Amino acid sequence: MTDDQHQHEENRLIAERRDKLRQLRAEGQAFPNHFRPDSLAADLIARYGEQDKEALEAQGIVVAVAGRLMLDRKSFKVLQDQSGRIQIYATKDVQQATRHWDIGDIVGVRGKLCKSGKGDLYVMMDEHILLTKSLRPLPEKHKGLTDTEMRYRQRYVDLMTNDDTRRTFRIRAQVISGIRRYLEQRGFYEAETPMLQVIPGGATARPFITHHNSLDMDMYLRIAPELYLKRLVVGGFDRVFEINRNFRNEGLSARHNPEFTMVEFYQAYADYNDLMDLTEDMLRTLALDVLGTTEVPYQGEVFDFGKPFARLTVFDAILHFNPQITAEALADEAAARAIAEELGIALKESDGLGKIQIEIFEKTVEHRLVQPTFITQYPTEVSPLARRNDDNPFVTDRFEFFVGGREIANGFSELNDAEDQAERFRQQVAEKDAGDLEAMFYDEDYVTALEYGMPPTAGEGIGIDRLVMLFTDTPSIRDVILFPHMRPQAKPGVQ
RNA sequence: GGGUCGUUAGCUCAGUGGUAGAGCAGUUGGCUUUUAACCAAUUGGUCGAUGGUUCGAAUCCAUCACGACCCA
Repeated sequence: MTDDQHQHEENRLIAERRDKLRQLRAEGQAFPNHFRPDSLAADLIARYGEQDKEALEAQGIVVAVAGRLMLDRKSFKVLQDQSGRIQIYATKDVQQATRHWDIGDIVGVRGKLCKSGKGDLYVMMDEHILLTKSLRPLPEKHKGLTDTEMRYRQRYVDLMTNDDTRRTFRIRAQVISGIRRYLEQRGFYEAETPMLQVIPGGATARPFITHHNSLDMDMYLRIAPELYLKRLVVGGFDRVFEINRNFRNEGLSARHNPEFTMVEFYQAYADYNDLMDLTEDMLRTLALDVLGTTEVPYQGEVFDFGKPFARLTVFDAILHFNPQITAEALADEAAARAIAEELGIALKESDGLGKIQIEIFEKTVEHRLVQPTFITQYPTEVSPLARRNDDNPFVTDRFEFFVGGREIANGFSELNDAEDQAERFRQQVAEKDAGDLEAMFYDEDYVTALEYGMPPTAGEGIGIDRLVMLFTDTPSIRDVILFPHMRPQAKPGVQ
């Protein structure tokens, strides 16, 4: 589009700013990049905010700050940098010299630190420079940008306007670095395994399909790194982890984004009990490090990460929350099927007792697991990569971790019996052939790897997005993903 | 996929059948140590889109798009 067309279509607020930019271009470099701030707003306020006015001003401290102009009271203006906000003061002459500044512009100022009559710190503008002209007006100054759709689609505007949004993503960064630090301190190495896979494995989910041109073959975006990380354990990395994205071709909702972040970690010579202990300690440590407390407020409740987490089996959990169900009925396939159907659960003919129990569990128990809880002993039928329990081969040595009614983590003692694994893959393929789009593929090379021998190992995945939702008290996964996927916006007049 | 609600100025929102409004932002002027600064004047609209009902539609009806919440 030409400038003329732009001018024609843009609103007058943008046109006014564009005129000012045109003037700046005419006067010289409109986008200077030689100004170097030496201070951050929050640091200055922390360091000098409490000092006595006369004492502070007597010291003659000169600082340089840079950031976005957020408020303009003519004499007093407010500048926002990565750390926070600080006031800058313009004398009449400086006001005149900065008349071309608009709210939203990126500016740099240098001057003496002073304190106003009301006790607020400010920089007395001595030098000042407009670094970047903002062509678009900022949202309303009190309420900011509240339209959820706009906040997700134009996250940059959300970030510059809303403190809560900046806080959420700071916490997200702290959670990820906290997990990385925790694992590294315990001898785990970080690995990067393929995002593009020929056989998408490690989870039951529908994958995204893409295409490799020079190989002329379809490939899949990974649904989990699991099978590759365990190949690394076979190779001798006894403790290994990966923090990265997984892709699952499911719907968009407040709980699901097609790409989401998981940490998966594997520890040789450990079992699922060891990982439950590790998980409990890791989450407690994270809560303390990031939030400064083990009592995490969430949507009107408080989750207590300080107390030992409850642990109970799938079977016992179903009985506990469904007093009308007897142990005998739950252990009998025909009786359990009748219970499930009464609950309105749609079962397939091929579903066995294990699958039926899990459906009952998901329908009647999951959402009630509010305080931190480990659920253990998942049926082998729904756990194709987990080690069977020594006493009861119907179930596996697996756990899931719940808080706030949501699954946060999934871990188990790994199946390292290559022959059992081959049989489980064959079962998955049979289910896929029967029409289950989420069933697993047979991964021959993974079986080969197991045939070389994998040490007894336990592994776990933790959903970072859901964890960050907890820690930031946000109800939608879209609040913790910087750029959540949205349907493309309709073009006006097009149907 | 189903239900409910929403979409009006750059932003935040009123307006429920009869001349499209307010606050903030913007513009002009005043004030000049303010704190959602203040005072005066003032600009700004394809009322999500397309049809329909009506003398007349932002408002009623239908369809569609996007979003939020709930359910599956």
